[in-house]
Amino acid sequence: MSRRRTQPALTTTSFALLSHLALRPWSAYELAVERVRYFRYFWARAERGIYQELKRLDALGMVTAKKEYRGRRARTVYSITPAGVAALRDWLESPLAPISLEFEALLRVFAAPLGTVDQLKATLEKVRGAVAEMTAFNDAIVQEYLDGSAPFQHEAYVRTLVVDFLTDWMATIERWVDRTVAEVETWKDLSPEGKQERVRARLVAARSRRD
Amino acid sequence: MSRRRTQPALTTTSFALLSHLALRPWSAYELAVERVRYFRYFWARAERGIYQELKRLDALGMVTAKKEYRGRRARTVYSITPAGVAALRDWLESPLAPISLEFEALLRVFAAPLGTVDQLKATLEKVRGAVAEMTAFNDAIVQEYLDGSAPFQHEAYVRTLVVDFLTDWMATIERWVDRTVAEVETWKDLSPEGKQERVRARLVAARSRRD
DNA sequence: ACGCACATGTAAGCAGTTACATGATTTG
DNA sequence: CAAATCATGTAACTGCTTACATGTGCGT
Repeated sequence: MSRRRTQPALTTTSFALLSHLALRPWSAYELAVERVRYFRYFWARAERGIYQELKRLDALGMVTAKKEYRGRRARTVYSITPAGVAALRDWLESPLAPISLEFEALLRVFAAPLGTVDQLKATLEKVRGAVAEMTAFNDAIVQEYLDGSAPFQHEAYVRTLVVDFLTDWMATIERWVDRTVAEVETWKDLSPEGKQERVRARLVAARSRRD
Repeated sequence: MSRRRTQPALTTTSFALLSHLALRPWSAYELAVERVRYFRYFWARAERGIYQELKRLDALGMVTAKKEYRGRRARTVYSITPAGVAALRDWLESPLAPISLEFEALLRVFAAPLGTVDQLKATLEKVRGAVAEMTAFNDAIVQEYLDGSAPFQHEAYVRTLVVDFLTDWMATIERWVDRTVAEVETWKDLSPEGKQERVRARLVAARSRRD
């Protein structure tokens, strides 16, 4: 007799999948690819996990699975059930998960005085590279919507609200890297001497950038 | 005989703790509070987990624990070891974890056409509230640095680089909410009609905001 | 006397990742 | 005929959260 009830509740990841399935049936493979494409920058999950999650949704009656064949290659096509649609609608009213950011480079800036100026610069350059990749990806999406060639173009009126955010978000990181590299370029070492004077200007500038 | 070697490697969370311990000894409680204060917006972890992580760092020889008493109330004070410092320095050169954002509201925007305009507005208002809290917290930190009253003021020259990012990041979310609420206010329902025309303008504006 | 801040821990569980595993079809 | 892409799954593990649990000391 177990003291805990194991409520196999749906997670936000479940709803991410269900919101795709609400538009049309998808194979697990298609979803893995598409989900990576659309959600990688604000709800990233490993491709592999999607197969498990879909089986779980099937077991919970949120989707139905159907094996299809192309030649002798099988694929499992999932469709949303009325229960799945109902769950999705309920989710739209449920409490919102807190915004969560994991940005290891900021942690390294904190610890930077233990290392070298070159290490700090290298960290910043890695961020620059990562953002460049993100931006290239995002720009391609923007272009698709401008061309009218994006999948689900009829959903563009809501989806571009997301693209709008992402464009700004990436630019925010990029600009921070630029400012910070410019500052660190003037440093010969990581001692506080001669560096504390700029603190006030930096904070005031950040504040005024906001207004 | 197990086939896997369980390498109890240090995680980024370990280094977050070690980077505080590199400055001075801390009690577990102090760290729980301080870490929440400083890292909550770019490397959030549950307070409770810090006690476990510190024990693990102790077992790995990265820190030493010492029981102290104030009256009969005990507290465990942790100090970093030379091995801990060495590990921290190595980390500064190791590969950087990818930037990871979890922003459920964007997922709900994707799924918005299944629900109502009011639900979408409510979601955006929740984000606005969350950002207001973040901003208030951040503003207090900024003020401390300006007053010179922040803990570890001598580290301000690096720490304010982080504060600089955070200020911009929060403003980015806020401005997106403002833009998006303004758009959604003009909507009577969630059909695509009459809404697709603004897509191009939105994408072009986002692009030009960046340059 | 009560409530808040100080102070610490454990056990169970879970969401998600990673490594391992297999095979079919298309394209160059 | 090799490589890329299509296509799917499982077992083990792990980092972290949550619920549960237990006190002390101080201020009002």
